[in-house]
Amino acid sequence: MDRQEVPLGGARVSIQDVARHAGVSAMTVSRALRQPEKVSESLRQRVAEAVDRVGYLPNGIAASLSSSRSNVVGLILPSLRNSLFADTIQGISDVLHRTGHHLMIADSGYSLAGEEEAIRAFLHQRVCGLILHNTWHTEGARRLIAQIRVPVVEIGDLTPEPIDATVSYSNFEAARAMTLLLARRGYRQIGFVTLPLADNARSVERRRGYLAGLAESGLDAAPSLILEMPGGVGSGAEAIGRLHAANPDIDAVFFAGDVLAVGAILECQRRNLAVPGRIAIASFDDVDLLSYANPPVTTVRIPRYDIGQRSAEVVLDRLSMPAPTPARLDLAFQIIERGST
Amino acid sequence: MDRQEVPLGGARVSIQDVARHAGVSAMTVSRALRQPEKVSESLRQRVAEAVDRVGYLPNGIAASLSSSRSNVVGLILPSLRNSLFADTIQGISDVLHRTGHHLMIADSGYSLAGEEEAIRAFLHQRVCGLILHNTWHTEGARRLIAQIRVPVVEIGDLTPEPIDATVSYSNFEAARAMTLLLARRGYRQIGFVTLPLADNARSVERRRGYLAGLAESGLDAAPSLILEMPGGVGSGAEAIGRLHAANPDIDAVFFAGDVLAVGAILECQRRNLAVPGRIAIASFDDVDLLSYANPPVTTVRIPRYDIGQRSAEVVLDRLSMPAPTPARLDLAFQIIERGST
DNA sequence: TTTACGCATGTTATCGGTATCATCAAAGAA
DNA sequence: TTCTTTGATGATACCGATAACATGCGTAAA
Repeated sequence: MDRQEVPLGGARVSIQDVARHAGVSAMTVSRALRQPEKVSESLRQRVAEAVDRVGYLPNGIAASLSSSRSNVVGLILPSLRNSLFADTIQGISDVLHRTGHHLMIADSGYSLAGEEEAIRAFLHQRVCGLILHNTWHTEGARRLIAQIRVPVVEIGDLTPEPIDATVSYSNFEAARAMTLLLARRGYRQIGFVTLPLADNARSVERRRGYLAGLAESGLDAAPSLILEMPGGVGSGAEAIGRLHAANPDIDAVFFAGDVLAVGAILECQRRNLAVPGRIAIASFDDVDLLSYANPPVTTVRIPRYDIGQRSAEVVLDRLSMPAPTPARLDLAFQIIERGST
Repeated sequence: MDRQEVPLGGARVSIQDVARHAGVSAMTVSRALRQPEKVSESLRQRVAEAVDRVGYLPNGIAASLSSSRSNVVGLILPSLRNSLFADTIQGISDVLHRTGHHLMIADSGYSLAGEEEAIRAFLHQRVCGLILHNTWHTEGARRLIAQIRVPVVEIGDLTPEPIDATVSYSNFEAARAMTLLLARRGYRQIGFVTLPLADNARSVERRRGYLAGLAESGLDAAPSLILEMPGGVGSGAEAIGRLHAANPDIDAVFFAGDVLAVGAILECQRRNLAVPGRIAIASFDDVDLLSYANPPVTTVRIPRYDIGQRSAEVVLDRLSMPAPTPARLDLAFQIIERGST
């Protein structure tokens, strides 16, 4: 759809107009606004008056072009719909706005190709930094990033070899720890429900962690214990049904994502399966709902807000002093034991 | 914190470089990329080759400045943390990216002053359109918007007099309809739990709708039946306790937002209050969780994704043909009756 | 054959700021 | 008093693209 767009509306007031009104040069206006200490008190005032008399709004686009400096950070998530990302977005936004930066958001639609497209679009807009949720990328995406030297922080998993930096937790360790916990508690048939694995390092790492935990505990990883499901409350409910049918003696299920576990708890209530008496339930991601469920659900708590904050900080830091060495910042997960196990 | 930022990294390749490599003028490169049909087949190819030989990424900032045209839309929400907005964001994003536009997001922190600040920041960045969740604004915000003539769509409530356009549903009518439904079902003491009212037109409209519904049903609006609570599952649980204590005969509660109702359901289970036998529960916002609760919860379904899509479309439409008349697009809500009433 | 017109391409100015260097006055040093 | 230094301000070029107009060529119309 080709749209004939109209030019940007108002803001017809340029720095020149302010300069004229204040009887100074444009350069002085620019200084008065950005480096007030370099301008005499009297001029600073004259400029300030002129600015709001004419209603001047600096043009950030022109400033960016002229200074080859942008103040927009791009964030790419698998999806915007998933509420899990909300905390992270807020963390990023809080840090960025504090320093006058802006946040652009795009989603990859859970596909690597989508991510590459989004990266290209952001680089086209000359973002000054990128925060990527993915840790897997297409060759093209890597090429693009290598070409434009801009800080990049990957936040979906504490990847061993980040492009530039990573701020996250280890999905592998988290899943492993939870599995070990279940095994230690005596559960012997521990089911595992994963979100889609395709193009998703996080899901794959969590499954790896689950398998490692089982192996270390001397337990069997029967294929029938593992289920791949889409996200959502409904999936959790369905998963319980399927796992139970395929493994009559199953005594625990570890839901590796989303609100699956909530659906599972509700389904167990419906089926009159005592939790944890008949079957234990554990979750990933501490949706606050989990602590209010009956029983409250044991889960991995992920420092989502912190990840947002710290990743934005890392971007800003790298803007001021480009670091040659990849950085890995491990914001540890935490296991919250509650009644469901 | 004053940071000494470094200039934008790579992209050292300008349109001039491409032009040189292709042996044409910069203008021809520009045309070949934006209006291929105006350039001869042979040159188009030469340019295309040069582009990827030198790894050219057009500079959108320069393009914007030069053409006085931006392709970034700004979205301001009360909070980014609230998962309710996720669907709307996705709707907006889907439409914008389809046409090569970008999305910038900021939050007002539930304050009108915060909104004004965010608006100013966006106008500074020369967004080509604004989508505001609020329908109340500071004087300053209105002045800013009036000055920069840019499409503005308000989406939080179907406000009677939008600044420019509104795409939403009527919070008043929705709350009224739900209240009437409860009254028709025979409930006589209908409690109402609202989110904070300060600076929040939506909350105020919903309460107004509730009161209107009660009045039309000939019911009493005892102050003890109305509770103002922060959002969150815990609040819903607490609200049940307090309403029940203050009104022993209360037979229904209408939760006007968020996941409050889920908390309420869980609390009723805990207290052994039969739903809806002893007390009916109704909600606003169709979190998918509500349909999986025991019992599933009656609620107002809001077309959140549609609101996102349509509002973005309205922005784009107004960019191509500035409409002088305010537009109101009513995307109707829907009442979903389930077991909880 | 001549005039005109259309199409493909190039030239120049411009968008609205900022970097850089030049300028100049006042203050301090010799 | 004269030279140097320092701080405040201005002039100019430039960031990287696009708008608007100019050019030159080929073909159709007169």
